[in-house]
Amino acid sequence: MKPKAVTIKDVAAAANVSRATAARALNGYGYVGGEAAERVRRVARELGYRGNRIAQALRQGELPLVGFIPGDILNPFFSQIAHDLDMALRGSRHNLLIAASQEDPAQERQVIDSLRALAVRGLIIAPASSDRNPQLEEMHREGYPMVLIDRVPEGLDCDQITVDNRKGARGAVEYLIRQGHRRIALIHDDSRIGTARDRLAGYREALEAHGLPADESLIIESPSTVSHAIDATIRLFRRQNPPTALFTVDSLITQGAMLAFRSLGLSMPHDVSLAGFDDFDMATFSDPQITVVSQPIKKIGPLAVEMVMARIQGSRAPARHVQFPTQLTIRGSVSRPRGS
Amino acid sequence: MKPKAVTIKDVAAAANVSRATAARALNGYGYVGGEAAERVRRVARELGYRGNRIAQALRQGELPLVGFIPGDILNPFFSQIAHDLDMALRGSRHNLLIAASQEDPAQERQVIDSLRALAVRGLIIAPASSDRNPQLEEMHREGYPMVLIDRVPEGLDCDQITVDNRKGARGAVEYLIRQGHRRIALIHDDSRIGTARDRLAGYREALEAHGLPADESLIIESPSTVSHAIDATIRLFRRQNPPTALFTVDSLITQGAMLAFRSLGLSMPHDVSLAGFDDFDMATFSDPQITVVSQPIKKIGPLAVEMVMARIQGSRAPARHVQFPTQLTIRGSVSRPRGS
DNA sequence: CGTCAGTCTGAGACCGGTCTCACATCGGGC
DNA sequence: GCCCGATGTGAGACCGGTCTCAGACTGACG
Repeated sequence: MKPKAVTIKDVAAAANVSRATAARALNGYGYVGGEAAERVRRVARELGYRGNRIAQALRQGELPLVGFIPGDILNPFFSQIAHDLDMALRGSRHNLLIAASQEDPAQERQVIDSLRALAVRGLIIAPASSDRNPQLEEMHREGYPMVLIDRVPEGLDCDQITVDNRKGARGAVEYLIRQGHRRIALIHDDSRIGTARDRLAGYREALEAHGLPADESLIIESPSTVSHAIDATIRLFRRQNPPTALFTVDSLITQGAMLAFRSLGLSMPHDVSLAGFDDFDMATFSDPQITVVSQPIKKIGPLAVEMVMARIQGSRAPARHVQFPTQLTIRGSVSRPRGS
Repeated sequence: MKPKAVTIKDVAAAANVSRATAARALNGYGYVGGEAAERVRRVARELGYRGNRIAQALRQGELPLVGFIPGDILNPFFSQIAHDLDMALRGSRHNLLIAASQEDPAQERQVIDSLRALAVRGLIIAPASSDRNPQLEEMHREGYPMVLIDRVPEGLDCDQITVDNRKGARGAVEYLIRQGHRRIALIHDDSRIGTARDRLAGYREALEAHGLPADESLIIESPSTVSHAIDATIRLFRRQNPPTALFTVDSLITQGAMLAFRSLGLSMPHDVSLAGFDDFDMATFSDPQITVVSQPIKKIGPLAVEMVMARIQGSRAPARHVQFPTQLTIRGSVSRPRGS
């Protein structure tokens, strides 16, 4: 019931010095006699003294904690980032507190409050919504260390790491066009999240740049889950005069499309071509492997830590906006359309 | 630079009461005059008072934090559990601190120390090794709230949640035997981790129970990565007289085997049958889908939280050992061997 | 030998809360 | 009118550290 932790007072008493001296010996600052210091350290070891970061934090202001608020850790994108953050923070002797927003702005608000009450030194957030966010705006105004990743709410000029979604999508769609496709469908989710929006914009740009009519009936909205994507794909390809290629805006939708093609008996890339945004493991396990727009995901975590630590250390530099380019990873799921 | 947080002293002064009264009003304990309480609450709201959990924690002992030490968050098994822990802890108003051990006992030790220094109230650990672990043993002796998941070091009798690896593996191998297979290979990793060991034991048991000779040349050791597993599988099936079926002890190895079969031109289940331990997304995306031994993974997180919270609340009940049964999920990757 | 800088040390304030205790006030019952 | 319990309040201890300050001691230098 009582782990009765060893306090510095115990150590000091056992070593026959004052708390102040014990603290000096243990933390190595100020003047301490060599012999006394030695004695204190030995006693501390014997007693199994293990400092109390809470007390330290109270005095010094904050705990060596950084919070991470992903949409959902289950998403491999975020678990990769969580992993990288964990690793990178260890280098700065900080720990990582993770609390998912479940892509729900209300929950996000609450989670942010609860992390701030813990006096977390900084926050790395993937905002659940791209609407204006007064809470984040105020934190930014206060100079609270925070870094936005993946998505950015409107009107918030703080450190951020994003990816060029528009250009990435445009590149993929142009690639399809260059392969000869003219009827290219798109499945996207209507989330509040800006990334999907930008990817849709890139799609439209590509069509326009090549003088192709944007056939709105080829643009389908579907929740970002595998099963919804299956339904959407099936509806799309059961029509008469179906598209010859499909672009999907995230990996879950891409997976849904793959399954739908299989159940429709359409084989890639012979009957239909597929390109998706976001690389994912399965994309290389399927046959054929899937052509995707990939993000430099492994760079995001380390960079986010670097940014947030700089703020924690007091940097007042203007907000950094890093936008990574994407890369089109060409695999086997795209070919020229039949009969062209 | 200075967020100059509002303290209870500020609130008390502004409301013209003592700190004690302010605290009583804000936390609703003891006697407080209705009018005074009202005033304090209003002032607190106006000033944007936001308690300081660190100070509270110092007085009361601990922060509302629970630590989770997985082998590696990138592993979908652990990210599922992390997600479930996060959700479940929210119900108990606790936050989740995640620090991976990278499956390295030294790192694990260090991570445990650093979490304990943060006065985390309890720990949920997937130990990196099944060797005796003096550190965990001592914590257990002290009555520190902790729950072991997935793996258990020798000689540590504390709350734990595992899966019946032996029986699960045995069931899968017996299923292969019942389908008529006689030459069944196994690929496992030699990790310090007990789970792989138990699965190997289950394999041997199954063979023995059916009077099949254990051909040691069919038991291959390979690090648990996709690429090593590919090599191991290729070596195994390039022999003359190759096995007719393969059992793999974890999902990474299973994936390696799938890829190896593809590159060897062996088609499942016609040329070779495959069963693996652990379900994983790709198992249902491949063609054919893979027969696996699946764990009730979604039950682990919530149960772990229930257990650790019970300890945190002071339960001195004897250690609970929960062992979930596994389930053989039969899909399309197994058939009768050719020519039988 | 006095002085002074350089060492070492302990007392005690402080961080921001919680909580115990003693005191003041009030109304009701006798 | 007095006594008593119930209420409301503030002073101050306390949690476990950190850190400032002043005092004691040392040795070297003039």
